[in-house]
Amino acid sequence: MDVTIYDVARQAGVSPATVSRVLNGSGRVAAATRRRVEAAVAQLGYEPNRVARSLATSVTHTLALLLPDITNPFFPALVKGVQLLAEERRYTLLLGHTGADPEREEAYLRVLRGKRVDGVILVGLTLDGRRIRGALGEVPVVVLDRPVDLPGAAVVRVDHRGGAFLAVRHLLELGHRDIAHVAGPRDLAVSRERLEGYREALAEAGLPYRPELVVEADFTEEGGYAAVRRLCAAGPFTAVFAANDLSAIGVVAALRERGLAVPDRVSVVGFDDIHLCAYTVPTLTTVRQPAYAMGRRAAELLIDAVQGGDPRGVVFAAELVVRGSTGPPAGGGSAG
Amino acid sequence: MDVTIYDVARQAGVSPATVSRVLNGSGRVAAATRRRVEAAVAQLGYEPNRVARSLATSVTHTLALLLPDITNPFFPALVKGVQLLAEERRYTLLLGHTGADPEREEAYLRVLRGKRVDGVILVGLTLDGRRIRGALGEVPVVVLDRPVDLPGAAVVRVDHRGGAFLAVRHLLELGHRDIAHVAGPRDLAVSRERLEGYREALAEAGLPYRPELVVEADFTEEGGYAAVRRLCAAGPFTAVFAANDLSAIGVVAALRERGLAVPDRVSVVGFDDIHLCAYTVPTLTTVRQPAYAMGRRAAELLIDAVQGGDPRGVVFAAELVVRGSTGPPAGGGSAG
DNA sequence: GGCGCCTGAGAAAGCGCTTTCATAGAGGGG
DNA sequence: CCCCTCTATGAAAGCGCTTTCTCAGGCGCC
Repeated sequence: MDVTIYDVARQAGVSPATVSRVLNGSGRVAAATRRRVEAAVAQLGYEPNRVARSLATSVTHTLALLLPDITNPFFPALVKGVQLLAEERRYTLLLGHTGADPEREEAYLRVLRGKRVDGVILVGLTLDGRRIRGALGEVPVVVLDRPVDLPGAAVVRVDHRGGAFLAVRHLLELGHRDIAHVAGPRDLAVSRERLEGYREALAEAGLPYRPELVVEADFTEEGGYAAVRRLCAAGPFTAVFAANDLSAIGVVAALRERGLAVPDRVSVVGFDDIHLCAYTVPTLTTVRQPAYAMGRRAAELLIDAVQGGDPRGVVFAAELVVRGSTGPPAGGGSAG
Repeated sequence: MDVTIYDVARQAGVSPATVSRVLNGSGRVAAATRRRVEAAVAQLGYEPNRVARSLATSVTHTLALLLPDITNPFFPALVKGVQLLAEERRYTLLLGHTGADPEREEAYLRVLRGKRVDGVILVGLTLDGRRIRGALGEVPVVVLDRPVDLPGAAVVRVDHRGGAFLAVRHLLELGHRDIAHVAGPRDLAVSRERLEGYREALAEAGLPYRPELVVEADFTEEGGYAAVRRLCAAGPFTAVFAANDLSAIGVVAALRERGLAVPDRVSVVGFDDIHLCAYTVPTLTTVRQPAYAMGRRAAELLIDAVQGGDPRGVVFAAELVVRGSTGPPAGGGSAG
């Protein structure tokens, strides 16, 4: 059916072993022989069967990336980073949606082990380390943004606490004192870390932590939108630090509907720096996570691990990006 | 190293053939034997090596999706659609970035053929049919949004012409007469089709086509932003139909900077209905492409083709979504 | 001129499955 | 009671590569 290494060998008048050597640059082959083989390959349009090669070498040159949901706008840049680095190193990338569902995660990991992928990047996993290893066996793993209890896995993370600290300190420096926080889901480590940064900045400024100004949302616009209602009921505030850009956008929309202009009446800061922050009105002040760079780095670490290295984890700094949604508090009354 | 089918066979006291039959539900196996095998599988934590299976069956249960750039906000929903359907049908998805570069496209296709993927979904390809087939051999293909000269490939497309027609007719119905168009790259079919819809709507309304009101951009915010300058130099207009949402957002930003309020002074319509259209200010009137549904459908057609069917193409209708960026033309002067 | 060594290339096994073919044994019918 | 027909299972080949082992021949050296 397809042309095989035997066809090429026959055409070139050599053995399959020699064709293999030419193809892989392994072993020594006389120049004339090499040319004959290359001619045969070209003439037959031969493309080696990598499944067979993988079976023989037990290397698939395939990496996998598992994430909850690619429509979360933080992920595409990350995926691109992983993908491009993988491609540069001649790896191919499998993509999987887990929907943050532990059963699906586990099922996926089993499939990946079965497919003998060389390594896996895990983002937003909910599974614990024991079950991951149980499903995945020895396959090298890089984990994003989760201090997972996975022996041997390198972790790539962002300093969420530090980023949140920067955001809130920015608001404090503008003169805000009543700063609310629209948090992420309590059970995610990143939510907790950002909340921590918020508290730390308040503490550093000598301000008390006021739990009524912290409401939990779910990282969506709808969540941010809904959070504003609860916040307005809770008490006056002149600024909001939202745990991510999507909810910040929801917050801005809700404030606007209530006649609370941003940033004139209320300042808003987000987190992530998704692409569209620069194009909303007002443009959104936020904390940038270097998603693309993180993706590249994760892929790099993974390939290191695949090739026998023992890579250390990396922590990326988050960076404050000041745009149009923050300003000094209004002289007059505040919201709520 | 890893546990193989031989280990399972030994443990269960049967032959590998029987284990294979149990695993695949092929052939007849006595109930008692089946139970013994299943117990052995569970006890050893056996996960079949799918590379070996693929070599034996020449089926990999892997699909590939090639697209120019996943950070284009239109794509994530599409990817998700493909991915989820693939998963439901027990296929795994390979993702590739082509960057709209024909060389990379061709290289990728070769790799995919080598990896013996069962089928490929091609989005935004620049290669012609002959080279695609040359690189990919007989592998089944579904093409998105491009009437490609690829015999045997099913095509999933959106009625761009019809969608653009709806957008412009909406503007006409509001009373606009001077309607500009920020087009996409001339060499892409979708750009041309949307331009066509624009012209048709004008023609239907008995309005002349005025080339000076059509400027080419590149589907980015920056492109839309820059287009406004050229448009303002070209002549007065009270509405802009942008070829996609990203450029529409750039257009809105540029208009705002020139003091041309949207929609009070100028109305703007986009195309795609990316997620954030509902959260910009003003919210963006646009033409929705059902990206998720298209992804699912493409995957469905591909799997049909893989399993021996001969699927027909599908055309999705585009739908006008009226939001806040369009309104009747201002009584007074227009922009430009 | 003979010997050892090095280079280039082939033979064959093995990677972990599937699947065809063959066969032992269990029933059933005459 | 024998033969035939199924049913359940095993043996072995084959999928298309890689890689080890082996060997033929050419060369340099003494």
